[in-house]
Amino acid sequence: MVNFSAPSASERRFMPPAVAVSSVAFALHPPVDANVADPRSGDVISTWGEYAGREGARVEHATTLWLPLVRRTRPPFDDLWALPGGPIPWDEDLYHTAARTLHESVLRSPGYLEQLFTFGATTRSATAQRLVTIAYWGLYGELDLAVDPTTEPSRDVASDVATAGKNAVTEFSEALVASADANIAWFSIDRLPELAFDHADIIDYAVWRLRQRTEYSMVAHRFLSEEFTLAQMRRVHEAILGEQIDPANFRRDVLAQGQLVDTGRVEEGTPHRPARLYRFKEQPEHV
Amino acid sequence: MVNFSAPSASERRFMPPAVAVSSVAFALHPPVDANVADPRSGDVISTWGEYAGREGARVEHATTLWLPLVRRTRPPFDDLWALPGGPIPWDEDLYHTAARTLHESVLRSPGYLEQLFTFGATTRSATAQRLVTIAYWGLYGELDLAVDPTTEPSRDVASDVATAGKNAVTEFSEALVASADANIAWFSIDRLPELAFDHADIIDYAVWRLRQRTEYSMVAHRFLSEEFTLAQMRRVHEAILGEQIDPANFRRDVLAQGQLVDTGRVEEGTPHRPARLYRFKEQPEHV
DNA sequence: GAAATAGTGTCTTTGAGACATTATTTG
DNA sequence: CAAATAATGTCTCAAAGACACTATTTC
Repeated sequence: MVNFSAPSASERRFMPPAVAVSSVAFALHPPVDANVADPRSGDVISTWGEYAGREGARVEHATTLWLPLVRRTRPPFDDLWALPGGPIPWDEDLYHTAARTLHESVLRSPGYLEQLFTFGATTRSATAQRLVTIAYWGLYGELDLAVDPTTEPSRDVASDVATAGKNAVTEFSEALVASADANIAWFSIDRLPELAFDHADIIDYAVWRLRQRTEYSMVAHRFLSEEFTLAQMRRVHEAILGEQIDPANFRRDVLAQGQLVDTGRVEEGTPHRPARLYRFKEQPEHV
Repeated sequence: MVNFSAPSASERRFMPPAVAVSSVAFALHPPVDANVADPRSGDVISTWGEYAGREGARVEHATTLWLPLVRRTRPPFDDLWALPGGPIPWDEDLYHTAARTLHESVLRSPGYLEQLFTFGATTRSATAQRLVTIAYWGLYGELDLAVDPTTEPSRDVASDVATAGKNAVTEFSEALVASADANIAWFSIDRLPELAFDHADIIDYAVWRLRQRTEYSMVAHRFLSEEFTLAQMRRVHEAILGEQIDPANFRRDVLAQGQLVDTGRVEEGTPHRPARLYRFKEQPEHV
């Protein structure tokens, strides 16, 4: 077999670049059993279930977005946080690699995933093999976060991946991190830790793109459950855009799009007039 | 040195994917000395200078866009046309690889170049090594096309590139094609030949993205010379969008953007009232 | 009925498409 | 003056921001 490990300096320049995928996966809040970083100190403090219960935080009033990060356990950037991801197996499509590595870290599959940009500057990591990263951005909706955490990864190629990863890509450990790990935690995008590589730039760009998409398309509903009120949908837009929206105009505009269907049902248990529940029209599959 | 050539089937699955760049480079018309394909038959017939002289074609009345292609001279897809591009040298940024390989094929540098999408489906080329292509799209303006064709490639790494390319990427010959070659020709986007790999899809996506950009930003001026009339600029928009635009409304909208500066001069030699000449305000550099 | 939020209606501003009209040049 | 295109002005319609007002529920 070809030997890729420990290339000498003179060999390195003839090696093709290593290719990996990294994902910025947004959610309105972490899964209940996930580790979270304290929005104030930045330290990983407890699971979201405990934290949210203690602080009285509610999805209803979500005002920021969260994303999962993985702590590196080897150089370079040892001990810093990085985006979930990993190398590309030789027989796996890019989209699928992004989805699979996210699942391996978060133990859940995102409801939406789209290619963001390919980062390949030679200055990204001066210490080792040239690294090209194809970045994806995705969304975890309420239903995605609720998926049973005991679910196994869907593909049966775990050994292939580990082998290819260990041999071909020396800088990436994300795919190799064990499940349900203290080295995986969720952070508010308003309070991110120091990040490995140029992952801070990748996250900035992903946030910008999410805002773009929110303004001229209908992706925001993917944060919500199957059925939702217009007020819930409006709060998602407000969290993404970071500003308040007029409820009446939001209603008029979003209904004029013709993408929402009135289920005929209404929410229950409110201390006031209950709102109608809507659902989204079926969409063609993404590419 | 590590041996990448002629991998066996069992070795291939452990090799990292080959990484290459391909570019879709639009222009209002080919350079005068470039080979062109007949818009009717699709055969390469002559240089643009001869063709345009014979047919009386004029930039003023451009109604379609053109792009350069390279004929492959080896399997797979031997003899089909493909996008200009090549493998990524270990020490070169992605953007620069796209710009350099374009220059090597077209002997000119585009005035604008932007990343499009990364194509990495495993089905793109079933016959050989896994190939990930980072596609760029770019624009050649009038000034870019006029550059002296004797200009040398700007970087002094030709031997590096050839070596890395021959060893690491078995499917790509674009970077190795000699200059001013019968295997390089320009095609109207309305009459493209049969294309290698999935390059037809890449071109479709690039055209779509160019139209998007044209509608909500100001890239179209990059097709023009330093100074230009509003009518010339309008014809560029019409060629890109494929439909006519009201001259009065176009004037109002484009001037309201505040990106154009009246030079105070007017065009000369017209058989009617001469139009004012405008130029573009300085823009921050692209990334 | 008070409180709270859902939901409706309307006034106004803005931007863009359609198109009539005036201006300036050559021959 | 005729022909051709540049440049300006105006009418209309549609989308969106601001905001007043009505409706329905719990307590």
